[in-house]
Amino acid sequence: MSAKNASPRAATREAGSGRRAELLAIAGELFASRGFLATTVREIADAAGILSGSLYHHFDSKESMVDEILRDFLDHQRAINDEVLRAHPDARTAIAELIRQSFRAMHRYPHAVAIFQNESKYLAQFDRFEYLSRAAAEFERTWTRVLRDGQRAGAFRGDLNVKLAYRFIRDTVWTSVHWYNPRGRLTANVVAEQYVAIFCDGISEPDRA
Amino acid sequence: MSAKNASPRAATREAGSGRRAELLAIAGELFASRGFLATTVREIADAAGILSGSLYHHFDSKESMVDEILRDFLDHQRAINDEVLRAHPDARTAIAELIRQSFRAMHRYPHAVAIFQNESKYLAQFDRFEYLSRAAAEFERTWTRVLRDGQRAGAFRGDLNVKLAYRFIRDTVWTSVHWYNPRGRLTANVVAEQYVAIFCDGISEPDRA
DNA sequence: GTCTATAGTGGGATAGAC
DNA sequence: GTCTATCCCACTATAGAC
Repeated sequence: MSAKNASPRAATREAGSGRRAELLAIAGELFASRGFLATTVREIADAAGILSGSLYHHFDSKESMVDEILRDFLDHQRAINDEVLRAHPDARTAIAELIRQSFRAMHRYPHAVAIFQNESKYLAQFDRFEYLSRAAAEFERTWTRVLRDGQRAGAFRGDLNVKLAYRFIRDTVWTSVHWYNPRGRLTANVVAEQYVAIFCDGISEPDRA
Repeated sequence: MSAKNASPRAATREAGSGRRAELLAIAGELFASRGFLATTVREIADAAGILSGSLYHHFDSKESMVDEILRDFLDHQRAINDEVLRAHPDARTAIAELIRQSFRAMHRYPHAVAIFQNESKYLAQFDRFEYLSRAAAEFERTWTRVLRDGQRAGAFRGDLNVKLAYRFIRDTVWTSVHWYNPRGRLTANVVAEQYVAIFCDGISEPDRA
């Protein structure tokens, strides 16, 4: 249990440095843009400037690559969510902050978020990816708890179907990874603020009634 | 050009009857639930109770199957959208009706809608599926036109970013195909009404300010 | 319209040299 | 840590009998 025995994987998680992390970044981009099944190990190797066989010095399999990419993202996001709940007892600001942090995640883990969206259903059929369903369920518990708290406190409409509202927000926020460009003119903060505004007050002109 | 020469495909489009349509329904369900690439022609044949070679008596290729499934849905939805615009000059009711009709589409073409969502990006790389991008662009024009009209007429907030609002609505509505169950307790109409309410007036308690 | 049989291709993964 | 060479398998698609 000395420092010497720290696995290469743990080291990668901390610093994101080294060849292993480079290869994961390359693989992640391909998995996200072309899909996990459509991406071949030969393509990953080509993009890295090596031959496909050499990849197996670093990873057991193609599945191991996507596994590590997803775990890194999910570990991070779980921690962030817990922190938001601790720091924001008020439901309305908590929801707004969860949305902002979701866009920050797309900024930091754009490929992992896309892979999580696109491939969870396929991957979840394998035992080693059971944790994907568990993570999704945990996210749902976090968001719906905040929505229900806000409803009790009178911040959100009493006639709201909480589960439906959760799906509504989740689908809108997380799906934007398909078009959201972290390097584009719309910053994560701008999009997040617009989305918070629509969620809370709708698209109608307030003077209307 | 006599009736005798009507292609089997044209006939299928009209009535949805015959062996060809049965096979397409089976393939569509598999493509939607497991993904296009993850579904093998052998699985389709198994589900149909025949051998994989026999499928090629009906279809050129796996791609031809998904092509026909998608075209049927897109042709239908295009016609519906045009009709909504003609029947509803008022922007607010037009948006509400577009949303309702989207849920009806998920009711009628659940598999085609899912395939369109999940596989467009992959399929669009092939020339024969160029029409998928064109259809997506046409949907965008339809929805943003209504949003802009509503903004000019004072129904929607002037500070709304129309393109962002469109993506917001599109992502929310069409992504719900992943969890929406046409035979479940939530009917298309109930979900559509809740969504229209959130879009227009938000989740906040109105008495608040 | 379906079956038998199989061609042809490209995929993930491995063993051992360097 | 990468390369050479290659195995083995599953897949799409085809040809021709029934």
